[in-house]
Amino acid sequence: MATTKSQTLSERQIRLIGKALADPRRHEILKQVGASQEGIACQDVRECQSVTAPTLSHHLKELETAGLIRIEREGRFAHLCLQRDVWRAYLDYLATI
Amino acid sequence: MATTKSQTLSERQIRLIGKALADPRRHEILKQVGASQEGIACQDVRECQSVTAPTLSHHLKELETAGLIRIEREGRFAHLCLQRDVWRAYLDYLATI
DNA sequence: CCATCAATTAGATGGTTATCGAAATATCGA
DNA sequence: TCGATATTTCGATAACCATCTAATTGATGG
Repeated sequence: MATTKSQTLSERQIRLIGKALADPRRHEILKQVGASQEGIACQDVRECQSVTAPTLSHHLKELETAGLIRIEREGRFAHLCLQRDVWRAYLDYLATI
Repeated sequence: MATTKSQTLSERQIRLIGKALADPRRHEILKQVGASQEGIACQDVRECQSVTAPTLSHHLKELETAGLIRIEREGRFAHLCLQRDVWRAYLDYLATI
């Protein structure tokens, strides 16, 4: 099946996601990652976002900690995917306001 | 009619909304304001959120600047309403990721 | 091995912001 | 007019955070 199940977010995770989205650069990164179903290479993000590697690494960690992306490390490279179930759950949560 | 039209948010407003939501206290305030269709008195918010008046005033201004709430001042009192069209537009925007 | 390259970690810095107390403003009732 | 009350403004402070450079880790190919 193509769809993933929805899930419930902890208060902590909701807080982390909110903070993660607050930074425009992270928001951009998330959009870029989410634009591809298969995910995207870390390098590709770096090319599009004029930012140093350490800064990018920092932002990716924030997004990962919030549960918004998954980082798969393969050798020297990192591959990023949007965690669509978490994203959907967050949208569902916001919609209840 | 009960519904309000949807609208397009500027990049600036999206950034402001993201920042506004990042603070847990503001998020709570927004939920409380949104819980009532007619809105809520500023005092009522203050009773539920253990926060000083200046801090609350600061947060309300942030939410207002982001366009998420409207503040109607009546004499000594302030009445708050969620701007549901803006909120909906923001959700719509996030959903496009 | 060794050089190279992708990514991370460490440490520093400048800017932002949540918070408070004190003071100001504004409104209402007596 | 006077006192009380609701909210805002001001000024200060401490914590947080995005960003950088330099150094480190870890993997790959020659």
